[in-house]
Amino acid sequence: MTDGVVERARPRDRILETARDMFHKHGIKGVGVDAITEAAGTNKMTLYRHFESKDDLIIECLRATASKAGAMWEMFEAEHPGDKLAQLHAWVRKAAEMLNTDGRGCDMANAAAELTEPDHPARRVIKELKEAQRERLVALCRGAGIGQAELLADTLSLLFEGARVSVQTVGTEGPSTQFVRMAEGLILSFRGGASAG
Amino acid sequence: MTDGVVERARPRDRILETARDMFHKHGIKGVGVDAITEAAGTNKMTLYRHFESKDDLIIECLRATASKAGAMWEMFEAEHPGDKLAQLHAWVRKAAEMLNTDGRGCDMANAAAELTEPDHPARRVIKELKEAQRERLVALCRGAGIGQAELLADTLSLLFEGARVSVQTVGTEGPSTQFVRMAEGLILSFRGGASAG
DNA sequence: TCTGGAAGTTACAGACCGGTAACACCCTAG
DNA sequence: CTAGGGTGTTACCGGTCTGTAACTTCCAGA
Repeated sequence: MTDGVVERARPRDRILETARDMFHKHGIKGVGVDAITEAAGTNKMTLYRHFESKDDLIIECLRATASKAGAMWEMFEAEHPGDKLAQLHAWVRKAAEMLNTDGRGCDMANAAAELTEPDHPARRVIKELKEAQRERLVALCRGAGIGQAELLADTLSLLFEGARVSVQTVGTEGPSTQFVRMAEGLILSFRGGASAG
Repeated sequence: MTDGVVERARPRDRILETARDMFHKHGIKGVGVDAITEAAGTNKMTLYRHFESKDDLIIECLRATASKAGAMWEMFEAEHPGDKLAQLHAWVRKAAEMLNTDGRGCDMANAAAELTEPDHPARRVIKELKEAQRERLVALCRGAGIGQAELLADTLSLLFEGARVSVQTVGTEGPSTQFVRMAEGLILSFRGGASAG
């Protein structure tokens, strides 16, 4: 009955959404294509008619995840049109919310941890998507009138990334509890004037 | 001839060291016990005489890694006896060095990304070891006379953790290049007085 | 020299993996 | 009604995985 995936969606979409969910929860190598298709209410042949290989499916899942993240950015803009600083604070709040609601880390970081072959097709995609996300955060910081926009963006990015893996290793009661405090302190400090270093 | 592992070491140690190296490079699920024993110049039966299971081997590898990290801390103390602030700076330098020399992330974080079953025996060990590392960094900050020692320690810890996964996803040219600047700036700021937030 | 334990060897069990072939079905468009 | 594309079903291939059994070899110590 309730698979978590809308039953009337087309097989390809059901497979993509189910795979995304299962990869996220159990890791990429921890999920077989049989398990995905069964959970998606379809079969292996249908999967291979829509995706060249499991690697191809992985890449499409990562793109879909990035696309959803992109939608978040648009939501920030919609909620605070033109106010980049408010959007930056919204980003911090959203990041903190993810830390508390999702015990698993970033899909791309997890995928990079699992897919170790240097020339794995997914690695290229991961790098592209991560770089795009970075540029977006830099643009947000710059738009908010922060002088050392790149440095703040990179610091916030590293803090968030670190908090996600921390949640994955020691849980939500660890260092990640201080994330908002750290991030807001940094933003305030960078707005105030020259940073240290 | 040269296996990277001292040939005259006992089989158990060769297996442990080889497994550590291979898990680190190729991930846990990406390496089979056959490949480990072959690289260690021994065989599967010998592995299973010394380790109950692959999971047991994984746990012993994580403990060994933590033990090596512990030796690093002792080195800081030996090089700067009593001077906790100097040891903290040494920690930053060492962390930066690891970012540049090792493209793979933290073994425990990577293991946590791969071993997703909530009650996997390794998860418990990972949590213990990470908490111990955190306490050590907090003690270092406190010993260095920093007021909000926990907050600084957690911030530095998250930054480093984030930098490691960043190296794994976008490489050494990404946000992690600023790690030393960020860390030193934070230490300076926390030493200066009250932090933001 | 004898002996006992550690280590090596070979073969195998049972399960799972990604991926493919061949064929039956259904539903919609003409 | 019919044709055809998307879908479902079953079976299979070759490979890999963890883990075990049975046996042999080696070597150190008494």
